[in-house]
Order: sequence, then structure tokens, then C-alpha cells
Amino acid sequence: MLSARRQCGAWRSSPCDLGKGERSDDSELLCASLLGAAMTGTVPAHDWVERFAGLARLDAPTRAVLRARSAVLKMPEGALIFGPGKSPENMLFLLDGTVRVQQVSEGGHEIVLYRIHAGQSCVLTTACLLAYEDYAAEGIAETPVSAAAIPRDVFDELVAQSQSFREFVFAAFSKRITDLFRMIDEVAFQRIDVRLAHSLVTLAGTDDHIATTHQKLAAELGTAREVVSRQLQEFQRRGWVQLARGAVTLKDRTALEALARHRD
Amino acid sequence: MLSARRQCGAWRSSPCDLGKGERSDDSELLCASLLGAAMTGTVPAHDWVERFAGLARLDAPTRAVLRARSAVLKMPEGALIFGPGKSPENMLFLLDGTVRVQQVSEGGHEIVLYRIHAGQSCVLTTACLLAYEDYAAEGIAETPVSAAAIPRDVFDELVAQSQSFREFVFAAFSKRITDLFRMIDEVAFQRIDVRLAHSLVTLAGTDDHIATTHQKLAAELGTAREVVSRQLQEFQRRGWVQLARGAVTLKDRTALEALARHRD
DNA sequence: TACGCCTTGGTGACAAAGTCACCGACACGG
DNA sequence: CCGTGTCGGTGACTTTGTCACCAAGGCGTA
Repeated sequence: MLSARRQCGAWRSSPCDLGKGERSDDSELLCASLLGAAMTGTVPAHDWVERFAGLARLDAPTRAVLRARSAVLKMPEGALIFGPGKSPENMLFLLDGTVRVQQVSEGGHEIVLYRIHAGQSCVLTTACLLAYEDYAAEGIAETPVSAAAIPRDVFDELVAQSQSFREFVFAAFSKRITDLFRMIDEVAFQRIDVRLAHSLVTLAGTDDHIATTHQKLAAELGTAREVVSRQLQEFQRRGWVQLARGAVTLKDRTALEALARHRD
Repeated sequence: MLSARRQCGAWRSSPCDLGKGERSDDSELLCASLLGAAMTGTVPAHDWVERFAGLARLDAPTRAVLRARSAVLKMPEGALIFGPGKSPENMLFLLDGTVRVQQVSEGGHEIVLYRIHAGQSCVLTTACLLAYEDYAAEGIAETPVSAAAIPRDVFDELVAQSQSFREFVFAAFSKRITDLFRMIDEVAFQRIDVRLAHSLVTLAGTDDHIATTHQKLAAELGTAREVVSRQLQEFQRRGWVQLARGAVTLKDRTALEALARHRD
């Protein structure tokens, strides 16, 4: 049974991290056009292939196909890239921004599975899998994002034709699966303070400032808000962080990193 | 640091489940030949492709290549199919038996990630990924197994040539990743009694008998032996199971299944 | 048979983490 | 200024994990 009183939907029912708001109608339209098909009216592709770390090593013909048969899309922060029952028709290469992949289970529990950063990896892994079997995971734009969209058949064609593209694709799958292995290990065996310290260090920008709520940090780790609150208080007692409403500021990054490295 | 006193290595340091013994020198040799390359002296492939559920739908030329360029290998129970630093040179299709994929972390903690059953799925997912990035997961033959081995380059060739083989491969990856998502959700949010009940029902054969130790069940769930012992005692108090040294017998499968279905 | 030794599992005390109910402080828009 | 919703703090309690230690069973060997 769903417990109605539980505070849930850390990411969902609240304004986006840095921006000011609810998913607008505009964003919904963008999503629909992306998830649907067609891609009419989208920006023609530019030199994005060169800017994408993993693709630069591909053979020239493959890069040409990618350029020719893709379209660059932009989506606002908070947009739903894919979700349960919404498997995208296109494979996506993330050019700018970050996509958060998370899961919401029946009891209202949330957990962040991983993030996809520009260039480094791509959405194809997750997007592709959901094309075959849909599941209650969803990808959400954490910042405004731009992505190159490749129709499914072009993807298939490239896999067939290019040896280096195959390597790229399988390497991406490989990395995703090993990361999930690591994740399972952490969730099962790592202490919550270690995991929280790790999250803080990872989420903090160069300015050591994180604009987030305890509830969102809890969803990050798949734990309860109270647990996060208590741990943060402990960190503050130790002088490692400075707490404020909706914000955490790192005061001793070194100490947090040391704790995060703890393997045990 | 490794704690020397912890009782660890549930699966490793003990005799195999049903059989009688330590990994023999023979099995090590088989492993080596499998993991290495060559495949000289192995059995020529027969009609295994037809017996493999997922491959029956492939186009005829692809099936022919699979038959022609594969070799059927047999490995004894307890054999290490792949492991950290031992990425297999061949893609494997499991024809008979079961392979357990598990992870051992630094603290000596163990957890079973998933099992690969004959025909239903195949080892290629895991094997393939480890070819690109090796990690502390290992695959162990839980029963005597036979598998069809495909050299890496033949696999690559098939992916390039056959549309239906690509679909097969991506569907396998897809299923694996969604299963891992589910696993993360369970580890993070599911109560231990529910998970244990689920494991018991899954592990029990038609005779409702499981030959295993509490320690192994703990490794199955990624928890501690004491926790499993206490839960099993509780199940026994309720008349759901009958406990004996190294054995658990289901007395009320229906009740266990009901508990296992509990979503919360 | 007696002995040592290892495996298996039982136990109590405690620590860590999750759950529940409730509260007060803050922010924002009427 | 007030109402309303978000955010975070707190105490009591349950569940799970950890640690230390013990007892029974099994097995080989003197």
C-alpha cells in the first residue's frame, strides 16, 4: 500500500535545482517531439561529433553519417528525457548539460542510479535499453541540455557498418554495467556517512556550494531525510560543512574526501 | 583493511553445493583453455543453436555461422567462468547448467548479482563487458555446465552482419540492465524477510528442499549470517520452513510466496 | 575411542540505519 | 498580517548489521 503521509517525490514536486520552476508547457512539447519521432523543425546538426570525446576516434565515414543524419535538440532543465512507458525513438548523444537517471519504487522511495554528463558518456545506453523493455526508471534533465538525436534505424545501420562504432557502443554498455555493479556494492555494504560524504564531494562545484535540500540528498542515496539530516549535523559539528536552508557549503573538502575514500 | 576474523568466503572456501569438492586441477585446466584462446581440442559444435531459445528466431545464415565457428565446452561444477582480471576471449552461450555471477568486495562482503540459466539468457552480457573493463565480479559454474563458445571476432562479425542477431544482443543487454535496476531497488528498499522469502522460493526445487548454509544464503542477499539465522528461525516458528544443518525445507511455500510478493 | 579441528549455527549486547509522529522555523502570496 | 506549504529538527521505536563468544556436529587421525 502507498503510505499517503510519507514525504515523497523529492525531485518531482519541487522547483528545479537552480532554475525557477515547474516543467513548463514548452518543455513538455519539446519532450514530446523528442520522444515521438519526426524531429521536424529541429536544428540541423553541426560539428558536434568532433566535440564528443568518445566519437572523435571513429572512422571518417561513420562521423559523416552521424553528422548527416542527426539533429541537435535542446531541452530545458527539468525536462523528462525518458520515463516509464516513454521509450525514446531516438538514440541520444548528450552534448551539453547533465541527465539524472533515477528510479521511483512503489513505496515512494527514490534513488539516483547515475548521471550522464556531456561528452563523457551518452544516453544511448539507457535509452536503448528502454526501447526493449520498459521499466520504472526515468531520465531527467538536471540542467538545460543539448543532445544529438539519432533515429533508431541509423543507429542500427552504424552498428552494422562501423567496427569502431561497435566498440564505442559496447564499451558504453560495459561501463554502465560495471558502474551498476559498483552501485549495488555501495548500497549493500557502504556506510551511509561514507556515501553521503562521497555525494557531497561529487555534487559540489568548484565553489564548494551545493544548492539542494536534505530530502534531495536522501533521494540521491536512497535513504531517509532524517538520516541525511543527522549525518549532516554530525559533519557540521566536525566543521566539515556549513548548513543553511536549502544549501550545504563544504568547509573541509579534504576531510570529506578522506571519509569518502573509506573502504571497509 | 581486511578484517581477518570475519567469517567470509561463503561460496569460496567450502565444498560446492551438491557435489563433493574443491575445484580440481582438471577444472582449472578447462578454465584456462576456455579463458585463453585457441579452443584446440574442443568438441565440434552440434545442433546447439536450435536448442537455444533466444537464437532459434535468427536468420538461417547467422545460425549457420554460429554452428560452424563455435565449439561446445563442458566445465565442472565450481569452475570459474570469468573473474577479476580473467576476461574471457570467447563469448559464451550457456546450453546446460547455471552460472552464478557474484561480487566480493574489499571487506569480504559477498553478494550474488544474478544467475544465468541455460537457454534463457547467455553469458555474453557479462563476459563481453568484462572484455572492456575488468572488475571484481566473477562467474562461477553452479552446476556442471556446457556452453557454446564464440571467438570475439566471430561475435563482432555476426553483430555486423545480422539484424536479428543485433536485436538479440541488445535485448540481452537491456534485460540485464533492467534486472540490475530492480536489484538496486530491492537491496536499497526491500525488507530482509521479504528478500529471504523470495530467495528461498527461487532456490527451492520441486522437492521444496534447499541444500545450503545460512552463510551462503547471507551471501545471496548481501547480508550477515546472523540476520539470516534469525529470520529462518522466525520462519520456522511460523511453520513455514524446517531447518536442519546445511539444509532448509519449505513447509508452506504459499506463505513464503505471499511474503515475497510484498511490495512496500 | 579419544582428541583436535573445522564448519555450522545460536545468542546477547550493542551500533547503525530506517520509520513514525510531531514540531517549529522560514518563505511566499494573498 | 495571516494562511499554507516547504524545510529541517527531534525523540521514540523497529529493523538490520556488527562483534564476541559459545555449543553442537562431522571428520580425520592417533
